[in-house]
Amino acid sequence: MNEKDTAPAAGPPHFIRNIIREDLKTNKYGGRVHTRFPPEPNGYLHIGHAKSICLNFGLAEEFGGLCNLRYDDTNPTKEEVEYVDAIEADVRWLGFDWDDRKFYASDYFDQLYQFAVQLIKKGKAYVCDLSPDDIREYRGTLTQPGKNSPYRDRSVEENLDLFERMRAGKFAEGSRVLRAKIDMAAPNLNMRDPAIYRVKKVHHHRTGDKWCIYPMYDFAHGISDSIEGITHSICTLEFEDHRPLYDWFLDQLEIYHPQQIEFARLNLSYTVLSKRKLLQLVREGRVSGWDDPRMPTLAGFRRRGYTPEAIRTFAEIIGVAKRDSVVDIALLEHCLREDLNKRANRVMAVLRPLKVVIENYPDDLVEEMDAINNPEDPAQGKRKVPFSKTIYIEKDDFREMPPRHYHRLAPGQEVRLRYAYFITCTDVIKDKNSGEVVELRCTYDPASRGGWAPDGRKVKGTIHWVSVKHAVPATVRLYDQLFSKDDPNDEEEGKTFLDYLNPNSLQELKNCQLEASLSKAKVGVPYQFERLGYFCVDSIDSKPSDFIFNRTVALRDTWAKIEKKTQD
RNA sequence: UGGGGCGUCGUCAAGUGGUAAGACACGGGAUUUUGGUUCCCGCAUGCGGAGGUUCGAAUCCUCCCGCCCCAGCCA
Repeated sequence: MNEKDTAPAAGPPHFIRNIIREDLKTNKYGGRVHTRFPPEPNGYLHIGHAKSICLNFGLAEEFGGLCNLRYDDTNPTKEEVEYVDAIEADVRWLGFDWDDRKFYASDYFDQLYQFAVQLIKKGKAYVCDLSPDDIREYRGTLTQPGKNSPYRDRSVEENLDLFERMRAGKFAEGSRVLRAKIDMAAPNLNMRDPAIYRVKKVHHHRTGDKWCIYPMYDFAHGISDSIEGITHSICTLEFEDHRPLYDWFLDQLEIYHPQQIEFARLNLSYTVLSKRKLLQLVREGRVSGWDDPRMPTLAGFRRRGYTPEAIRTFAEIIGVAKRDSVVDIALLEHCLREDLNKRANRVMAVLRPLKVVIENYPDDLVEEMDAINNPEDPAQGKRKVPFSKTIYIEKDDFREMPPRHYHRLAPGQEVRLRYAYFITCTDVIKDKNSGEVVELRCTYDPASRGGWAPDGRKVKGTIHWVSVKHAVPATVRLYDQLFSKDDPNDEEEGKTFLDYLNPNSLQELKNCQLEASLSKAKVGVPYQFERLGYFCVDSIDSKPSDFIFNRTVALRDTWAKIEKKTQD
């Protein structure tokens, strides 16, 4: 028995793990496990890709195998280097490494060309002069068989000559394609003489102007897998119909044959995960860019403050199966909170400040209160938080007319200021014109320092605060779902997904006041603003003179839920 | 109406003939100087439906129903 057999299962069983275990048992690939993650560099990676990345790299890791990064760059009209760079940064950020195994389908253009020649020589491919419209016409329909192209029976010599001239740029785009000669009556449309090379007189981001013909996905992908010695070629469900073609090319060419396995792509509630739609959001300026914190892209999640660990946990927990499904975004948020709860240090910040003057507190006294950095991690120690006569509290932590079960501040009510004192509200000052509460007058109990009453009396609520003269001002961006409909892909009559954009997905609060220690806040470090949520410094817009924080995710708010329920 | 897939709790998802895991969500309770965290408890006599085989069926058979994908010289 070797190590692989005794190693504990890294995760719950799913059909692909089962297939690999079985293949290992029967020694199908000599004990190898070799996968690949094959993005097309035509957009940024999103959470759906993360599922695939975690699957492919994760499986390789789990079974002591390898996973290649391979760009499927066979269509230069859509692909750009910007995307190549972004993809690498994202995969690395997730914590995976391809070592020296970064490949491009374009690395294989010469070999691919030779394989096409081989197919022609075998009488299994031909150059077709039909126009795109005619090809569609000849293909038939779902229920009717297609008919053979009049060019289907050209001689091998003529095909070789024509294909060579295609490569040499002698023909216009759309005038000729190389097609596989399979079966125009096949019930699977993919087998009705699919195109394998087309003329595109465009510059390729890697091969420059060397080529003016480019291979199609179906031809390039399987051969690339074969060249790289891939064992399990994992892709999404829509390629299931392409598997016979994948197999056909490899069988005809008589080369090493990996197995293609399909799984259901990820769908997330309240979001869209199609490159086309995400690109549209970016191009039309509906969001600030691919890395807008509301985007489901890895770049967006990263900027928002998500951790790679949370995303990897999520990818594991959602499972892998073949049925279409929509995962509740709440599950992703759960994985996030679970991770952040362990690693984020606590800090106090007031988002919507309400000034409170503690009338019986000495005018110029400043006390340093002891605060615990992270109750989940004692190693993080303690810090000092300055306290003084005038502080800010959260507007929402005061109600002139407190509803039932409201534990916070109200006229005549006593609450605890976290790590500080018990205070009682004695007076409410309002704006003469608007009637809005602008300031509170309170008294404190000097005996309750640190938040403990020597007489043992209890106080219902504990609220956070920031000393006015020590406060660090900041802008805080609160995010909500980009779409207000649970399935924005379900476009009703006459509407598009854009009609479901949530107008309140971004709320910017300008006058926030942070605890003094936050003046040293760094990009990339998660903070929990106590009682509010997890926040991080915005990596793009924040400046020392103008602090900008993003709310990564709010804390669970049981009170909000109760209050909402009693209102309904 | 051709072909390929898929239907197990509100949402994901195990289960592969021996009598429905787990997670999220939801509801209840305990602890708590975050209405956070943590901890208990509850949550499918039922596996798309109807028949059948069997001592026994989510698992096998038959028929039916529903959903997704495919007619790019996209991937």
